[in-house]
Amino acid sequence: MDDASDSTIKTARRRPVTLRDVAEAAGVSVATASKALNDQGRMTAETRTRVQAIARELGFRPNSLAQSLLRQRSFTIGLLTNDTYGRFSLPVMAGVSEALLEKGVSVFLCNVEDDPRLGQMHVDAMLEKRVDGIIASGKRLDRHLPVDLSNLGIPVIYAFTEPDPNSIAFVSDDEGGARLAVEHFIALGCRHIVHVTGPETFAVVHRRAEAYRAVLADHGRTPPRVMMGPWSENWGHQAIAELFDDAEGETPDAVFCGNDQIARGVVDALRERGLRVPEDVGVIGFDNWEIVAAATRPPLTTIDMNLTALGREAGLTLLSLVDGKAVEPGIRKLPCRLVVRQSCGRPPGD
Amino acid sequence: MDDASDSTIKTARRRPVTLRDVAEAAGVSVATASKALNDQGRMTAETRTRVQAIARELGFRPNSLAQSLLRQRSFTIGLLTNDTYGRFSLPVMAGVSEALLEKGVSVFLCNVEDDPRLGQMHVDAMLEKRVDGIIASGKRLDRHLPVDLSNLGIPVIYAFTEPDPNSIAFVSDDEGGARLAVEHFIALGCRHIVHVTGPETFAVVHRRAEAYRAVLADHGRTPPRVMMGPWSENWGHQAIAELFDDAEGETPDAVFCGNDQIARGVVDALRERGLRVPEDVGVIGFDNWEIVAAATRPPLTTIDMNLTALGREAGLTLLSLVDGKAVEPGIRKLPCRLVVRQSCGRPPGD
DNA sequence: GTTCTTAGAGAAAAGCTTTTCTCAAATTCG
DNA sequence: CGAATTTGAGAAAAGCTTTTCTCTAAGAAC
Repeated sequence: MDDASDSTIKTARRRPVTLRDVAEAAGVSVATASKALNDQGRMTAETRTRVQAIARELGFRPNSLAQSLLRQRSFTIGLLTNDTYGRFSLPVMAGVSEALLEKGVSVFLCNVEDDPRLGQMHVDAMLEKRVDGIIASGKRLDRHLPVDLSNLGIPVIYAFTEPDPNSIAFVSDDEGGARLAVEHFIALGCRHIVHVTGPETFAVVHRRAEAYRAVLADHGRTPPRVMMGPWSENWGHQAIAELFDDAEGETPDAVFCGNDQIARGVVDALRERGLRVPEDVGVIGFDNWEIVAAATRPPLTTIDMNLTALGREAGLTLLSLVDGKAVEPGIRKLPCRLVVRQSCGRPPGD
Repeated sequence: MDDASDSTIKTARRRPVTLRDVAEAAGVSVATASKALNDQGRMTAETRTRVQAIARELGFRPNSLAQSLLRQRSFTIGLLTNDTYGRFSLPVMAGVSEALLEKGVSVFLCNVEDDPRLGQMHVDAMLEKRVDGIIASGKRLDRHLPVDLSNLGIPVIYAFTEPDPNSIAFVSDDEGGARLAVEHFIALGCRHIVHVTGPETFAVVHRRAEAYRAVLADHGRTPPRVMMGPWSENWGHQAIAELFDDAEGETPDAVFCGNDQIARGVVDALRERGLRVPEDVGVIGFDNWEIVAAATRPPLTTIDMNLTALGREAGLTLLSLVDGKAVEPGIRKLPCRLVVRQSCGRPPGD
């Protein structure tokens, strides 16, 4: 270890300016200084402005730790997720952060993968740091995070993950999203709509399929056809092969896909067969994953789950709980939104 | 507002157990209790174990805010990024988090987009929360975050973003990565290697292109050909069209791409032309973005920038600085890694 | 001129933990 | 047995801010 070599960096850690420093510089007590800066208490206008000016000059920043200790409130929350790639939790995080930033609340992001030990460590860390509340998020609506969040003594909100019974949760309205897609096809005059979706082990797969069937039934369309498989592009290719290779009856003129990756596979497979999208077959995806949806040729019309809005709601609701307001428990479904691009024709009158 | 309706949730915020509670329950002073729990000071073994047992029983957790206030250390750091989709910053975050979790340090994740106002707000929030240090990350090696991090009075480390002069930074070794790819092609016996990459406005584009040229020159290969365009699949398609449509001389038997999306476009375009990958043309991508690399048919051989390792190093180095250790300033390039999948044949002797 | 009110500002406590100092009792040593 | 240690444990201060209470001096009212 070379002693005091010139070139090394050893961050000159400035002692932060404290209220006491301000008070001394202004020639008043810390009590007065505090009141001056918080527009509290009684004092001459002159004293108040003088203290404020000096505080600004010195670059005073109240020590949040001391405030938190006193107020029993850290202005900090934890966001727990198991979504490593951030596909779902990053938009949620964006919404949460957006809702909380201006209220002065910061967010600890903790990825627990699917590891209970990791989950416990993160939860312990959060409790030690005295977070005001926790938002639990994830990558699946029907799977629990690998942690027990009941009885933590602080508010918990579930956002896009399987909630505890009797808790407060925000989830996407998958039925509504599916309805949006199928109704869009119907409005466009499509006659034969199939649904290529994910594995049957996913609850949303069934919920969306039910909605799809219901809308078809409502409009007296051809019998529904639901094809389940992996959430992959490859499955999209395969499904198209199945649909068109040994087509005994009518071939579909519309495919509603369970996610954008499947949709992309479907679009590519259709193009490879010389079928035009959207002229011959319309395709709608699910998730509005820009990266996939925009790169597909043509770009995908798809369902957006409004995860950022969901995160925002979750953040605001958590804040209400932290403020001691009572909130009705239950699962709130937030509406999805149809994002129209080019994989599906425009309605006749458009 | 309905008063005390049964069904609403109003989190019963338990008053957390304090050291004082433990001390009272054990019939000792808080000083003794503290020392018992921290294995400090002198006391009967019996007293110590009794206090510890009671603490465990009561579920005592030292209040991190009080500790931080005293130690002048919050055990908290901020991770600043402008990478909304998390493509680059999530792996970095994973590494940082991994390095710091067991040291009891939590991470505030702050996305500042490219908005200086947002950046300032987040930095202010961090300083108020008294973070021990900041890691600045991003989505481009040659762009600054929209915030000024000099003179904050706390250590700052740059990880995968343009650093301030005279600071400490960790970046990927793009030249090395490019060399890895081209040398792999050469080892496979490829004769005509072209480079399809991103826009010339990116510094890494030039760095990788230079390395590509240097390796070719070293091996006395055909003159290099570098094609720059957007970072999109579509550009991959176009580039292949340009290369094969009006091919006057030899057509390439290997394409080294600037990212995985371009590589995917290239692979798809080659397949559409009836060329086999990897038999007729080998393709190597860059980034190892699983989502794209694994979905490509065949799956992409690509360069991984080891961003998680980079994040880990950044986290550990930040911790050193926080601990007051001196660190040599400068930019540290961390090696990339070749991930072999199937878009590029195996070496002859393999 | 005396008493009451109000204004202005400071002292002190609280929030929780850690650490240093102090002190009384017990033990060891000569 | 008296003196010197050692041991066990508590008191208090520090870290920083906010808030309540207290106090003095000035002004108002009679």
